[in-house]
Amino acid sequence: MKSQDNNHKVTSLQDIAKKLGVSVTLVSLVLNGKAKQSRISDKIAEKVLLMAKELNYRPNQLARGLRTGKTNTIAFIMADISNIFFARMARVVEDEAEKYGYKVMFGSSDENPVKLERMLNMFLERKVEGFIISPTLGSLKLIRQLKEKNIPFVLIDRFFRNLDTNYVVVDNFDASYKAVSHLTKFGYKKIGTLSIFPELTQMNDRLNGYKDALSDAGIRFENKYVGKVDFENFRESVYENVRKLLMPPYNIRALYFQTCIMGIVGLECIREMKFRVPLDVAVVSFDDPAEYKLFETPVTAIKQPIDEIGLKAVNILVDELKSKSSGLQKVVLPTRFMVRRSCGNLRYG
Amino acid sequence: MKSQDNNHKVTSLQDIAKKLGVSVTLVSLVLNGKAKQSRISDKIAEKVLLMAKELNYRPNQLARGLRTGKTNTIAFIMADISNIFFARMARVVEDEAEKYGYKVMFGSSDENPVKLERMLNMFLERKVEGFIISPTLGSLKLIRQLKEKNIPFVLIDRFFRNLDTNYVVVDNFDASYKAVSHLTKFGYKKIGTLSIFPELTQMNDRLNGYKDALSDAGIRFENKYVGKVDFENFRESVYENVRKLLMPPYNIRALYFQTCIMGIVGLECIREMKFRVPLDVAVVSFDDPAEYKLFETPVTAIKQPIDEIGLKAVNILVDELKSKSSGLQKVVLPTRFMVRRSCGNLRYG
DNA sequence: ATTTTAAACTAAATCGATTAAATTACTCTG
DNA sequence: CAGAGTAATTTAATCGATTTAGTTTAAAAT
Repeated sequence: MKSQDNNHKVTSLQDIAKKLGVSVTLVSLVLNGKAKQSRISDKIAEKVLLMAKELNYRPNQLARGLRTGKTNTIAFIMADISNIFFARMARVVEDEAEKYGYKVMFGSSDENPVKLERMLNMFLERKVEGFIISPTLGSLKLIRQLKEKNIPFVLIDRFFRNLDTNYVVVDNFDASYKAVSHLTKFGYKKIGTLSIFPELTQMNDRLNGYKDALSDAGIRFENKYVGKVDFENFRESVYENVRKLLMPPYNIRALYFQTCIMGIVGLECIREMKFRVPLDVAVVSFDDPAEYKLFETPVTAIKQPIDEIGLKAVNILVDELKSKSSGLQKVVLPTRFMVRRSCGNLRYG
Repeated sequence: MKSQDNNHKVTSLQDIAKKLGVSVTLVSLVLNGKAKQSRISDKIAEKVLLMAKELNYRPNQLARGLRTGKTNTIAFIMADISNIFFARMARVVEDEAEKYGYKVMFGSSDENPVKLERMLNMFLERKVEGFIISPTLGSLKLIRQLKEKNIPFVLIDRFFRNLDTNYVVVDNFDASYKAVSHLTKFGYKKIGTLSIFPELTQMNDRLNGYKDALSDAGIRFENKYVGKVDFENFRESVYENVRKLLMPPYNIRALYFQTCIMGIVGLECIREMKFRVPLDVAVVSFDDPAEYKLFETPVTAIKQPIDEIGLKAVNILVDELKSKSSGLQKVVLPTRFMVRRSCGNLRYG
């Protein structure tokens, strides 16, 4: 005998109503806790509750959402969920949103505005109520439209200077300035850096922090010391740039990685080149993944408050969804500079 | 003037129908590409398409799902999306599912069957069509129920020996056996290991692989050399176990970490204890995170085919959803043993 | 001229909830 | 005892799609 589709039909309000010989309305009211205010007799209310349990009733959220216009769902669109920074944040967002009764749907845009648009639309079709977004390059128009449609959203990690929105970011300029100043205080004069997507606000801020730190240390900025990494061809590009900076004619002996994904690959390259950290190259990096503590020479790094970013983003969004919001919220969180040993052991004033 | 709610009402089929003076049915048929088979005149069909584009029509997927019973959505419940293993797999699953037109919803169970049940129910209320699940300890009953309800699902990472289901796992026994044999071939007689959740099938297999490798090398298994890590108190527990094994009276000089999350913390502990790898301790580990390549002494490790697991899981699930499936599929994928330098440089037979 | 047939389109039911408004059956009040 | 008031419940509309079963009109066949 083959497996007939034991179609264990899912229980609906109707099923309960029929079994008890009452109306669907009554059942709905009871199960939504409105028995008292609708003056439904305790006897019947109890029966309904019992039957619902017995039949293992679970509301169909599609139907409910269609009727009420509320899905209790938000979407989190990030660059790439397999990136540890976002993965960690995804987890925080998931947990925090749950506290307020929201389910989160995730999506990866791959820094591609076309994908981002597809995702936005797909999520809108599914009636999510709000978004947390790390906007890609070239997505200004999309985000502006979202705003015009009055759809609640919070930007994270990046934002647009010329668009008034909620956002939660870190103080990239400040962090970058401190990191590079750390190197200048060690006496390094030639400081190279690896950059990627310099058009993104946060990456631009990081570059400016680098420039200002140099300038304040009386060092002339040299464009050729800025390695521009190609996202499409990531790994090779990092290798190429690190090699170029460390080898003649540049012979750079201090490197600032503007993201950890570049840093991790870059350090691999440094290792392969048989350069020692910090003896042959001093290194600082934006972001502070678990890796950095484990290196032979633990890496001095800028730690972003990932959890706080996630928490804050959810809080702002939920405020707006429950219309407790009092205008747009712009949050700039501080970073922590984790001094380890990758720049040497010198102590400075 | 304050922001009045410019309620940019979303376009529905009705809106299009009214504008054109035709029926909703007709609009629906055209937009679903059934114009030809429903003998709708080209002229009107074209008008509909145009108007839909003009009004930027997007189908309400709640309504569609309610009516058709299809949501084109699957759920992926893992232990923890901030764990790099699952984060990476989440990404693969997201991309692969999209190829078949499915959207994925993610959830973290924290190895907690109560949470897992809540999630299952929540996803079922939202009418996901199938699941990919890494089942927690104590979830046999839940999974059995899922099976009885004829809801399509694929287990990953772990499965139940006494429950017939789809699954995609790796050959844990074999991988473990090879890793430990690697150590015995280096001449180590006392080999410690860190274990966690030994009741989970895959962890049990790893333990058995360890035992058999010892036995085949003529080494007696000592239960006291198996450190049992406590999940609740993770970090401290790893430290405590590593210390116990490396210090007198055990003085163990070879360690096998049964997961990378233990390995990473364990190596941190080893570093703090000023033990050198592999001079003072040889190390092998299950899992192969990016970290391991970057260590001062790159770690010899068992690399799981994360992408393949994700791909295969999606394929099996989609097969079943499109009812192309021919019975349950049980897939055991091979691992790759990445020999690096954490056991020393000796070359053996 | 009448019946068939085909083409082009529509009415209405349905999915499973929520909710405003209505109904029924009492009990009270003056 | 008519009319008001209230408690307990139901009717029916609605959300936005899909889909079955028609309907209408005109052309083709008899």
